[in-house]
Amino acid sequence: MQSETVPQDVLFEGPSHTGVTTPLTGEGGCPIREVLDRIGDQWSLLVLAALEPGTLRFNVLLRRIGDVSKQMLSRTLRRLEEDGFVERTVYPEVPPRVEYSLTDLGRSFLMPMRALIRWADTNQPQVEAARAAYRARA
Amino acid sequence: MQSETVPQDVLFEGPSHTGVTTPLTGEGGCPIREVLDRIGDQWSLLVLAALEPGTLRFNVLLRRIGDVSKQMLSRTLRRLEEDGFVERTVYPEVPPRVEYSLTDLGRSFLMPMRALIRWADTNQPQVEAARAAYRARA
DNA sequence: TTTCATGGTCCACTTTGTAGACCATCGAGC
DNA sequence: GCTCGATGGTCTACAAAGTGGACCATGAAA
Repeated sequence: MQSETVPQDVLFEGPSHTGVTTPLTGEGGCPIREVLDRIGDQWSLLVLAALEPGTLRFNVLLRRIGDVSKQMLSRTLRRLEEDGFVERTVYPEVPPRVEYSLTDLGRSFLMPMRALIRWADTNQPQVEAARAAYRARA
Repeated sequence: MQSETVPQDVLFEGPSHTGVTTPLTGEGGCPIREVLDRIGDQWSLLVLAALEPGTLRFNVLLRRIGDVSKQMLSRTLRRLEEDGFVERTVYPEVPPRVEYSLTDLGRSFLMPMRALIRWADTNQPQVEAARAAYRARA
């Protein structure tokens, strides 16, 4: 009765061509895990957002985000580079200059990301309300 | 010159009605921070996805996700409940029964979330390619 | 000559997450 | 009546991840 009203378990489907619905247990190409492995951390989304307007250098990025440690920014950038979201360009000057910018893949990711942010923006009042209600109950 | 080619810094805009573009520095209602505060952890998305098909009990959820600890599942659920994504219903039986299900707000969140997952699903090959290229370079 | 800026890395310390024991309660099986 | 199992958690070591700050090599500016 419940599951009839729900179209399909699209959320857990493996690679679309297989048509196999996999559970969320680690292995098996569950697409949610894929997403999380890439952006399910504190900083990746923020870095991608920061790079949206254009190329930035390491320290600018660092200051722009504000509360990220050098180490984490470094790691996050390296992972984003590895996954093809971000391009890293080193200019062999002194002092060294390293620039980070979004690749096409990275930019294409901004689309669904914006949907998420728009959702947060519009539904923030409801979340606040829910929180207030929760506190009131407790 | 750079910032002229970019339409606007939509990603960082504060609450839409203000029209003020805030940086990503913590305070100030940056919507990305809002998103991250809610789902920018290892488990929230997974729990929401798991609840999509319908109501589930705690232990079922635990087994369904597989590699989450009781404590984290507990915390995650409480936070999702606090934020109004999830509803918690206790049946005072013995042994106790507690059921979790998505609220309307929670369900509405699945929409942008699906966009994200669809992106991951379609672009996974490109990510793989990027990784291979990266490894090859190194 | 000292000073500053760069993009990191490294270290000690703190925070976060995990695995597993534990809890109270009742029904079922022996 | 006695043990056993199942429930939804919490508590407590311990392990993993993240932080802040020191540190590095280099050369240009003061």
